[in-house]
Amino acid sequence: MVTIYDIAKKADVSPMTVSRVINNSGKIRSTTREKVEQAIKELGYIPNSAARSLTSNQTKTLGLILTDISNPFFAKIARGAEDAAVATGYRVLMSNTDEDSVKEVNYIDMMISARVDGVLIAPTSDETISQINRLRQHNIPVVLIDRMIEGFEGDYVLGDSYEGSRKLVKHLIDYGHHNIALINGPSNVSTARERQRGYLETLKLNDLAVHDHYLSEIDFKSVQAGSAKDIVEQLMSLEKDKKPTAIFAANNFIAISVIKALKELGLNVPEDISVVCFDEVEPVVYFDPFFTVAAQPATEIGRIGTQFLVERVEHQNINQERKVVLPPDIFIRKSTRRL
Amino acid sequence: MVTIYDIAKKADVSPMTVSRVINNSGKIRSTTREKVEQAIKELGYIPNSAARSLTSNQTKTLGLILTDISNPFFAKIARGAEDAAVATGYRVLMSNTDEDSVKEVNYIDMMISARVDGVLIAPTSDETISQINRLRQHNIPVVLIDRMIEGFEGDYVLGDSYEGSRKLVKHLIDYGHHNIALINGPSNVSTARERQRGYLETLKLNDLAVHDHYLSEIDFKSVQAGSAKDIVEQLMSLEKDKKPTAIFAANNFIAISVIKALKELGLNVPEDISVVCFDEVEPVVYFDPFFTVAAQPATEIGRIGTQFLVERVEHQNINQERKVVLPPDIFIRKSTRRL
DNA sequence: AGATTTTATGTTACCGATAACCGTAAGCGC
DNA sequence: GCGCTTACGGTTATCGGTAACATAAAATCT
Repeated sequence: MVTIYDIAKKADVSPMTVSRVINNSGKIRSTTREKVEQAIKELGYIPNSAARSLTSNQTKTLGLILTDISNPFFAKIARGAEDAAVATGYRVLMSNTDEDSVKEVNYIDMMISARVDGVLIAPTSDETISQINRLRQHNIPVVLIDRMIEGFEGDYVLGDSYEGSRKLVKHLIDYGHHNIALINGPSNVSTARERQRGYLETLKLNDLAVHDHYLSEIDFKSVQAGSAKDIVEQLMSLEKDKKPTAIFAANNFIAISVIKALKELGLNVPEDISVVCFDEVEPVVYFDPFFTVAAQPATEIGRIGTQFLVERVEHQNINQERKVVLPPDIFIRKSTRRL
Repeated sequence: MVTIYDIAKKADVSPMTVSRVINNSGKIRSTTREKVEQAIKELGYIPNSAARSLTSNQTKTLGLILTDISNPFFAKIARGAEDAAVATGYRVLMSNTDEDSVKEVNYIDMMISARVDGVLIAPTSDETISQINRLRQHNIPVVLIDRMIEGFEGDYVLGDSYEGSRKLVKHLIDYGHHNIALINGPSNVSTARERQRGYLETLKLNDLAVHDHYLSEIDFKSVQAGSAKDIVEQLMSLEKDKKPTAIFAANNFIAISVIKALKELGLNVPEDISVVCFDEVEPVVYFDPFFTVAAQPATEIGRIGTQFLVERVEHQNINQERKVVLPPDIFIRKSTRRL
């Protein structure tokens, strides 16, 4: 392993001089600098980050805690985050909690142990606040992405679930739908709460009744499991005038699960029932845009979140909290039809 | 920052004893162990990985170099890799080369600087061999995933591009197609070469002529760019008896780009032309399986690759090279039709 | 009981880089 | 010519762990 000592010996200077050349600090005669740079090139020296971290107390590494990178929405967030990180000289440690708070705790431990300089996290639920506090006890700045936490103080970057939800439901109402069922994510996740709030308020504003049998909750993840099946069956077995003519799925995975369940019941979208959801269904959207969706700017969420995080890392004393809520784009496509 | 010295003072032992308790090494009296564990718990101590790395010369971190995590195929590889990594006590540093060899070099530098214990890489091209050698000069084991490199010695885990290609083309021939165009990835990537080899051999075995105008190359990435447009237009402007009745797109992104281009020409799939490709188009496949594809076991590729890598890192089975080529599943769906 | 081994723990040095401090020679002012 | 500043670069100590060696007390053997 080549170290600054090897370089120092080869260039016939002290290790400190080598360090100064590498970091461009202090005054170095140009002839000395060249000698050192030559030696570095010849020996192919690359600094040892671990050693640097020990003295500098920073790792130039950011932790990225998501629920599942194989969900295209989070993959895009990850991509945006990684791009912004390298652009500012940081590395990214990734992780997948699967919406599981136990896994989340373990990853937080990992991040603390790795001494990451900051953490970008999409929390599994409001309970995550205690883990965030743990990070902060270790002086690790945290920026929330995609999901808010009640009472959290600090920066966050989210999509506007409330507004997106309002527009989606409004669109359905404009299309003549009065019986709209919401299949929501877990209510201990902020995006689910906001989507429900938007749903309820829009119904009220349009003088439509709110029925309990139109409200249900399932997990945000797992397309394959087909977990929406029971709910869909129950909805479709309601009496004729109660039967929903439209379903609002809280995210893309739930929507897919819903369509699958409908198909198994012999029902077609949008002929028999309309479906809307949050988040694009990539990459199909590029050639066959099917779903009427509220598309969130995932890459942006990752990018901006990382920028905020890096700013926090590099200037501990940022006083104002930055709360960015990005509006989703509503795309009206083929999964909804006029009644 | 809580260190072993703080724990040592609190528990009234030496730092070394604390270290031994943490690592479960050496003999410790149970009463001493309890004292130390108590102190660790009370102060919320978590070991500093950087300091550990300095002496142990290992970081418990793996580098994952992919072309683009927002491609679902690579996202799945990443997921499989990360799962296998945590299961064996490693962290994962992720990166996106965008098929760009310059970015790739930078990431290799980053991995060396971070002193990762091993690297899992989907190389951008055969040129990457020099970067792999650089990693090896630094004693960093490398496992290839998804793509092979001519002359590479070591472990790799790939999908069987040749076999998948043969089956895809055979399927088209069985459906009566004789004019099959291949829109391939860059020929300096092994998967592209293997897919072309499978294509050519299958044509020959079935006594079909090979035409140069059916062979073209574009980038594996970028759905949005619509980069296949020119090629598709050229293909569809061939004289009637030369015009292809089927297109073999080398991967899912190219296929999407192809379908988009066809649509813009007013052509429908599969009515006007059949299309097949490599890799699933997720997550649509779960509710509306459209593409006839050769689906590669992406998660498995990531998982097995990581397992091999960890074994190499921990110096087991250093002698034999493991070359795993996983067969793809052929799914015949709606993008192909009998002629 | 004294010698020898074992057990449990402490001491020292070091991993590779760098902050803080120190030293020397050249440059400058009067 | 003397004192002082500036430029350049070396020395030392330290970051938080741990390997290697040292040592004291307890256990075992002769």
